[in-house]
Amino acid sequence: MSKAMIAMSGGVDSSVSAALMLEQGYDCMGVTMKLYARPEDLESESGKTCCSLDDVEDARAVAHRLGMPHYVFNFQNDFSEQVIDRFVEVYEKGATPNPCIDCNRYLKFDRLYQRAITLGCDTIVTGHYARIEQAENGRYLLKKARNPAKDQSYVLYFLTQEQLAHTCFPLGVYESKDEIRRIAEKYGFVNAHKGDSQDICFVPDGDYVRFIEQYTGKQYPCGNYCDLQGNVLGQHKGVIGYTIGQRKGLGIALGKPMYVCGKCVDTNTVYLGENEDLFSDTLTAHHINLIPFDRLEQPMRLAAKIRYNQKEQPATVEQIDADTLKITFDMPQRAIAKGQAVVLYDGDTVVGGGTIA
RNA sequence: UGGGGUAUAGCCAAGCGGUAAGGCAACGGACUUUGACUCCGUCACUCGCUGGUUCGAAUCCAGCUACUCCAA
Repeated sequence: MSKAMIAMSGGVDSSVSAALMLEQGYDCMGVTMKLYARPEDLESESGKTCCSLDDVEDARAVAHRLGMPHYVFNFQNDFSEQVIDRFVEVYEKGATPNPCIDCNRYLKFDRLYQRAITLGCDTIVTGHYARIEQAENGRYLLKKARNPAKDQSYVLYFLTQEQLAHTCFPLGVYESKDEIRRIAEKYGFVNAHKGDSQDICFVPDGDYVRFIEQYTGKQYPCGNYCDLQGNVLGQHKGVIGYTIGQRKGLGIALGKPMYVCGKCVDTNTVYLGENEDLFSDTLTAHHINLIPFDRLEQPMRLAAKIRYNQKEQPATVEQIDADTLKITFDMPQRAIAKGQAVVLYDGDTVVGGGTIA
């Protein structure tokens, strides 16, 4: 019998995933990663994030109800180094990080995966909405979830053949979230009606600037807002607090909506422009991963997403060198942000992706 | 201390005797397993101050104050 490790966040999705794996006859073990400490854990505040104490309790309750063992792994150090430090570093470099992808890449599908192997598990299971299939040539393919509204293949583009071969996403074939909740109800899970997670889990109030300042103990100095011609327009409150395409929070009234069009860390300048100034039809990506093949031998027509919540956009993709992709969109894209992930699709299949340079 | 102009919410700004448009910013919410974007909602019992005319004034008159322009 195959042995599966279920990554249980305490939410409905991973709980139902556990139930489904048991139904399929796997020998299951539930695991909750303790990723960071929150002051609220000392009180009994119910947040909308994963990994708080309440969430650990929910996961434990579900595992108990399913009659499967449940363990808590303390990955706080790994999470700090692999996710939070990267998050801070990318903002300090003037780019825009995606910590959820790093958490998947370095924690769930690396650190946790290693642990699973050590414990004799051959499959790691998460509540992600995506599918894994094996092609005729033997390669494993990552595909979109059947439920387009919940598809999370974007945050999984980095998965290697080895990881895909040992991963299972039981929710990927379900058409709607309601079905998942019904399964949770059927099993009587305490979290059957728990809200979906949102925002950066380690920044529950959404104020990531304050988080970074507290985490690093640094104060990020004020600097100039400039227009695209270099004329000074006003003062910003620290360059890490702005990201390409941002409108809200600029605190400066110029009579028309203005957006962050660029940042320069060296001169501590934030460049402001109008919406039309944000469009570009090309980008390059590094730190790439390709799934159906090892290398893109010639330019390929694909669809690309430059952010999680975006419909794929038709583009031509070309591999420049071992770790670089060049992507040219048919239509200019708004606010392409350094540090975000670009993910490539061929229909429902994830071809790969990389980090936008 | 001669003459002119302007004073409306955090910023810009309509209004021209009938009971305060709009934009930007801000705040709140929706959306969302990243940052953003977007959408919805809120935001001057009051118009530099003091008097006066009028049934009624931000709108007319007078004085004061501030800022500003042109002359010296």
